[in-house]
Amino acid sequence: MPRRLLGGAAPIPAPMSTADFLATVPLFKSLAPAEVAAFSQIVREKSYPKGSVILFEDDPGDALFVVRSGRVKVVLVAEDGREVILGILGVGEHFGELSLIDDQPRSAHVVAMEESGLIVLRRDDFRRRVEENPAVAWALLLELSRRLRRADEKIGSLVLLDVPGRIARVLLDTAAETGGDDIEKPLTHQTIAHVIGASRETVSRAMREFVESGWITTVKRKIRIADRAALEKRSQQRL
Amino acid sequence: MPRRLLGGAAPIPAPMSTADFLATVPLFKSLAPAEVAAFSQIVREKSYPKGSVILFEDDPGDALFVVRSGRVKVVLVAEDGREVILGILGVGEHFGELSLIDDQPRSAHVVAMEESGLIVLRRDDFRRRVEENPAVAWALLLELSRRLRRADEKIGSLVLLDVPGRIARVLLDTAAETGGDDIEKPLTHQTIAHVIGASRETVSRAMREFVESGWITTVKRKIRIADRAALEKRSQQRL
DNA sequence: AAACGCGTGTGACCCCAGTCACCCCGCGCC
DNA sequence: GGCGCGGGGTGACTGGGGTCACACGCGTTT
Repeated sequence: MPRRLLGGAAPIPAPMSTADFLATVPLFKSLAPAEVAAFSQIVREKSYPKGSVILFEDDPGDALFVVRSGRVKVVLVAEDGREVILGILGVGEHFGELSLIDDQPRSAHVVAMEESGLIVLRRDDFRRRVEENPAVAWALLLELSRRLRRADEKIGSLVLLDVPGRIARVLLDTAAETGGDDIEKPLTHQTIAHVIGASRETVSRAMREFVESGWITTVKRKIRIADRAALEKRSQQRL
Repeated sequence: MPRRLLGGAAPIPAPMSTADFLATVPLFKSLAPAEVAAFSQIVREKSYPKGSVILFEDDPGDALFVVRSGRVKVVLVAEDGREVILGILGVGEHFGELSLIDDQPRSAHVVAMEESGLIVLRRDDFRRRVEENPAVAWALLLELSRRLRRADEKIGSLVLLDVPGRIARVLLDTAAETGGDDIEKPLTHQTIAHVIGASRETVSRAMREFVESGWITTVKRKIRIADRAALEKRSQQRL
């Protein structure tokens, strides 16, 4: 019997063809099935072990990546090693499109947080796709808009919120992505710290407070939101 | 003889028709002259006095704005009045496109920093324009990409840089926009503070240091970069 | 079991930068 | 003239949160 990697009640999704998978990602879901099929012939698939760097800042970028399995983080790294996590991308999300659009070098590193499978789409194919199919361009515009809003919110919370407030916000956002009150994937204090621009210790202390106040519960590294209203209030304290 | 509003050596641009002006903004410069002309018939023009709010966060957005004269700031405001400036937009730049793309409410306030003239483009016209002309969609993608990169950089500097480092960076960026070593438009300490998420006093102290070190000079509220290399070094101290 | 690695808990210390309180200056206006 | 107002300068105090140093629990590897 195969080992359950993640444990818990999450159903293991049935294996899916590349074409079927691509049809589910927002960027391509407006395409006709035939187009997606043709498309899936062109792409390559690659697997990256946990911790491996998928792309480096300043690299010239000539590919777009779609996460097929696993999870990756987009990070900025300072000379002294400190890092900021700009985003965490899960299954169905994509990265690397900026370089394909504006021909500028990559603006950050992308690192696999777990063993991850990626679908790789080269620049020429991508551009052709966009030119021939305005719906793809529109989907891209939607996605970039979403990210820009998120980025601006993040700037706001960095400036206007204290560390506990920023944590509350990240917890709510992360739970919102998965729909319920649970945060499915493990989220370590260190990771949260990198996301909100704080130290691991400070996150630790704040999280203990949250647990003691009954706002969240943690079982085996899984965080569950227990008092959404309280967290929401905390995350607006100064915003 | 007309009063020189800005003083200094800047030549006053000759008055320009709306169509000619639109043809110079990146968003539309790929359009054929006839298209631009047709376009300029549809738009409205509005003037906003200094300090007036052009649009409010959470408003449903149904228009795109192009700055024809003056300068506006995009701001997030906390309940207690503290504010963060997400961006400052000058002549030829535009805002409000996000809501037109994703139908979400506006994500920030926009306030006129000076008496400003804006060209207003309503949603339907804009959408039609984008659908009929892929070049406009592509120009939009380019613009959003640029902003996303900027936003990510800003997040990085908020987390990784101290206040003087962030100031150095803003000064360099602002000067870069205008090409030379000068920052044309007046930039008050308070404004810089809002841009980098710091207090006016701290900015004041840091700027004095910069002047004393010979890195910048200030004459009558105009800042000039004197030692670009030093500022660059300072702005990377921790990035 | 011992030896790791990794994630976490917690105390001690300290510094950057926010806040408060005042100051000055130059400018436009009643 | 006097006054308000926006911009800037500076000192004193304070505190949030970073850094350092250790300790603990738990699962995996040898």
